[in-house]
Amino acid sequence: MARRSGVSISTVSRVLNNSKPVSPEIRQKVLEAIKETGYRPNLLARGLVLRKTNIIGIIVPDISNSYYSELVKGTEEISNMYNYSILLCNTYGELKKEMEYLNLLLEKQVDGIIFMTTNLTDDHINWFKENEVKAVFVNRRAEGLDIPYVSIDNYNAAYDATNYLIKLGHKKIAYVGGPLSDEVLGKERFEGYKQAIYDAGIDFKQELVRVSKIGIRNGYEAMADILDVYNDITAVFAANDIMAIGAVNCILDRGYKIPDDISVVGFDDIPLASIIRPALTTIRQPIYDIGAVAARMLIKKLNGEKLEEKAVNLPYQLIERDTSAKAR
Amino acid sequence: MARRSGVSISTVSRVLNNSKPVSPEIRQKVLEAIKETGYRPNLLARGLVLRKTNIIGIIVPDISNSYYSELVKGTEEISNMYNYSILLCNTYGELKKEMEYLNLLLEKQVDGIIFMTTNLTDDHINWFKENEVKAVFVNRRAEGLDIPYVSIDNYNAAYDATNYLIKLGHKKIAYVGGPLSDEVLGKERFEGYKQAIYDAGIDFKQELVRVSKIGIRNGYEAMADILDVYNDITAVFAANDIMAIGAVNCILDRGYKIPDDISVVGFDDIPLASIIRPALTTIRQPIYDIGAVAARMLIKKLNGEKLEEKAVNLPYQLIERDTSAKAR
DNA sequence: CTGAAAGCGCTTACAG
DNA sequence: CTGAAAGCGCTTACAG
Repeated sequence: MARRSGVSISTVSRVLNNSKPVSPEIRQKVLEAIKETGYRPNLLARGLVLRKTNIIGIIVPDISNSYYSELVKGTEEISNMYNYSILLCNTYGELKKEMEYLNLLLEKQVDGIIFMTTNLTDDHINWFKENEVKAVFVNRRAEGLDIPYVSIDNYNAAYDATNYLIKLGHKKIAYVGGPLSDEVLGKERFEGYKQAIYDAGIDFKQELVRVSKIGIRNGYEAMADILDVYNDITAVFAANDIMAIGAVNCILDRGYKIPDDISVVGFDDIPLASIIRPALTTIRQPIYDIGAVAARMLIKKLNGEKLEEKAVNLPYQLIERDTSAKAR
Repeated sequence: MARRSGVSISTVSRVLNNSKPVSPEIRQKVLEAIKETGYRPNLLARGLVLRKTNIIGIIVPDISNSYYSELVKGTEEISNMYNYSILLCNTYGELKKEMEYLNLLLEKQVDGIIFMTTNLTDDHINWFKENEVKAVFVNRRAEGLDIPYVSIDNYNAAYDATNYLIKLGHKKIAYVGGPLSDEVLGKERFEGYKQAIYDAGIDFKQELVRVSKIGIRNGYEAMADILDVYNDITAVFAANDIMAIGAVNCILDRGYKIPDDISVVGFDDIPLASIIRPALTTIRQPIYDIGAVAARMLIKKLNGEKLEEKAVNLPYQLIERDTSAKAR
């Protein structure tokens, strides 16, 4: 390439990167030679000397889950916009894979990491303490770590969802959700529910609460368990749409009318939520934006820019559809 | 690292890669030093000398579409198993982005590319002719290119779906599908439908056919158009589930019973297909497997192994659910 | 403005 | 079995 145009490789590098002035004639010659030869710079070599790969590693529990794939889409688009590529790591939520990928990403010399896990453990925290990588967390706050995160405020969203039912006049409000061991999907949302109940002066009843692994079937059964004992509830807050759909099916199967007899509010606004009949009232997360903001924050860090905030909570929205109505 | 253990970097390299015998004592010393220092090999540098990055680039139209995310999951898992990482490129189906990404992947020195597009053009073909990359196509045959592809046999699947309806005694079978400009989702499936009709000795009627951009709404309207004129059809083959769902909604809205009055068979078996009521009879694609096989084929090529077949069609399956029944 | 040289962190003949 | 040296394809002081 360089010899082809009769100049040094230094000069070729300079016209390619515009890093230093090059005389117009020579620039011209180089450009022509590049065209003719179909020369492509080797970004690996460049990365080696610059210590910068322009690759961002992204670790997700399950790319086939629409939540994560939408989020990855957001990350990918913003990354691409800023000239970064995405190295995708799918972990199936397994700690072992997560740790392997974290190490691998470092060896691959990625510039930064966007990290998602359903279960943040000390292993993760310690790893990030030992390895100073630029990183951004999604949906998890990392205790004692100087790593920013982006999320929505799950506690307040759950509070608002519950409160919405209360304002509709409901008093017997069941809770169906994911395991409390899950900090975000389980605990935070449950706490929001509980607080709303307390604040409304309603008696909190543990019997109206069912938590289990997330799944349509589990939502169905959790709902069945509750209805077996309390057939006088008038509302359910299901802390994720998957279980909400299970709950809806159960309620319908038992012959209750939705929303006439029982109102249901979900959480997440997955695509299905607006398609099932009756369409689900639920909390919408700005999933794409979460991914996009995470990427933007990481890239700012990579550029050495100061982040104004260590944590970003994006706005959520209550989408009223057909599963909720005033209490009789 | 090397000096830490008092040996040469050559030796360190050799214990790390097991590329040459190293005396047990020295190996031991090196291993210890690695532990102590938390040394991590720089895979970029290794890639530069080996001319091998162990990265596979994957190009998809829309990662947030469950079809592609499921497929990427398959690719990712197999790749990871063989020690490859995935560089994810989302194109929104735009030719410009596709070409940019193809070039970028080459500059990033990926070992191979798994390529998906909804619209394979000469630009793509020419690019692959000019750049000899190891690649595998998904769902598209590349005319005049020595690039293997993996897919299902869309023509035969559509044939079988239509034939299934014929065997149920249906004679007036409408067709609703994607644009014929789409080789796979449009043309191949339509041809399969047509051939089945012919083979059964049924009169093919162009008026029973509606193609349009894929979308629930469009499926609904295509169905409405047909029912406006032919209210005596007893079955519909909708060549993708999205439009099938639209068609189902339309049929129901018009007061027909499914499957009593009209049977519907879809194509793809998207998650929704089994969730809507009545649950959709449809053709299931082994999406995860398509991704997995594509990765496996590419890796074989990367290893210099011969592929037995240039094209792999994975088995599809007709899933009978509640939208199809014998003709009255 | 341009080129020769050093160096990024590895691997691998080559010599011993 | 082990080390010094060359080289992968770049970038960037340094000298001119």
